[in-house]
Amino acid sequence: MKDTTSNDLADVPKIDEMLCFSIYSASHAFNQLYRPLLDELELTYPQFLVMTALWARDDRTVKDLGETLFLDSSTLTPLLKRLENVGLVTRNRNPDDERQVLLRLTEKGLALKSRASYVFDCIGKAVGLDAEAVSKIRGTIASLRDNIKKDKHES
Amino acid sequence: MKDTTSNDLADVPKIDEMLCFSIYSASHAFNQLYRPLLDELELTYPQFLVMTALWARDDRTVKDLGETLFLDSSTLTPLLKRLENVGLVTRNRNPDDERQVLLRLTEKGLALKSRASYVFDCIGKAVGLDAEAVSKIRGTIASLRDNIKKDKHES
DNA sequence: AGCGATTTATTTGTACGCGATCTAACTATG
DNA sequence: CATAGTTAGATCGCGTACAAATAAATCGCT
Repeated sequence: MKDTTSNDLADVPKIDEMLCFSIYSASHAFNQLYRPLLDELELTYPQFLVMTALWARDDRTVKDLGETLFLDSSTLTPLLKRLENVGLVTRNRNPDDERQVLLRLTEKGLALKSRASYVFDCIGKAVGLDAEAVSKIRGTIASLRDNIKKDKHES
Repeated sequence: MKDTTSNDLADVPKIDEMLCFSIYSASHAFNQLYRPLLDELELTYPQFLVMTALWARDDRTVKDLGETLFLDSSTLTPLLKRLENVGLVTRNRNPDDERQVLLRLTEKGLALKSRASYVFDCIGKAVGLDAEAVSKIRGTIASLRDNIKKDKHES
């Protein structure tokens, strides 16, 4: 006799049919693609993203950086301390508001930007898509992300 | 006099123009979307992916599971031990090849599949795209991932 | 059969991510 | 101007990720 309380046949998707898994695995793939390149700069991939954000805009607070990267201070504080320890950034309380910590690139941190160009070139080649295709995919994924985050706020 | 050795003007992209960042941040967004749903099942998001893979195919080795998820045993072993500790899977050496560990779902692990259906439904609604759109994006990201991983092997 | 090379999983160490909690500093309101 | 409430960062704990090193089992080759 068949046990009808068993749920073996419950209908769940296969892992490679899941949108979230494609993103999860692509995220790891990028990490692995970056790693050997970033080893040269003695940076991790998240550290490199932080540096990239700071190259675009310097002299900003941890909160501000966090809003750019969608990361909070419990992730950023230890990471930024590591960047400070290797002399790439400085962290100083804002005299006008002692709650805030202002981040600034050092000379060394700024200088690293030129070596980073090479990394971006390599990644671009590895991805192997033209600018238009990259832009389209990026836009699609960014909207998806923003959609998901909005939903979270609404509920 | 201007210091021409300075590389302030080196040409690097902004963070939100980077394809890798869209994926990085979307990956975190999915994690955050899943978290409250998976709290009910007392699973983390990676644990849920492992369970999903096992619901599709049971009685397989750690290596085999790792190839499905693109994760290696140093990530999976501790995660699987946690699933074993809560009684969702069993881990036993394969008598025919003692190097391998065979993973099997317990009754409890199988039973969880029905409750997972609800999670998939919620995620589907939050993503808010029709099946065709999801399929297209998923395919694009998966090819991108496979492309990157292939490059890595070739170099 | 013997033994070096390979394969599978585990262990170890480092660095994220992030919820939860804490502390110090600022703001608002009476 | 007092103080409750809010805000910005830091800290803690847990669970990934993953490289590197280790251990045990199997394979391949002679």
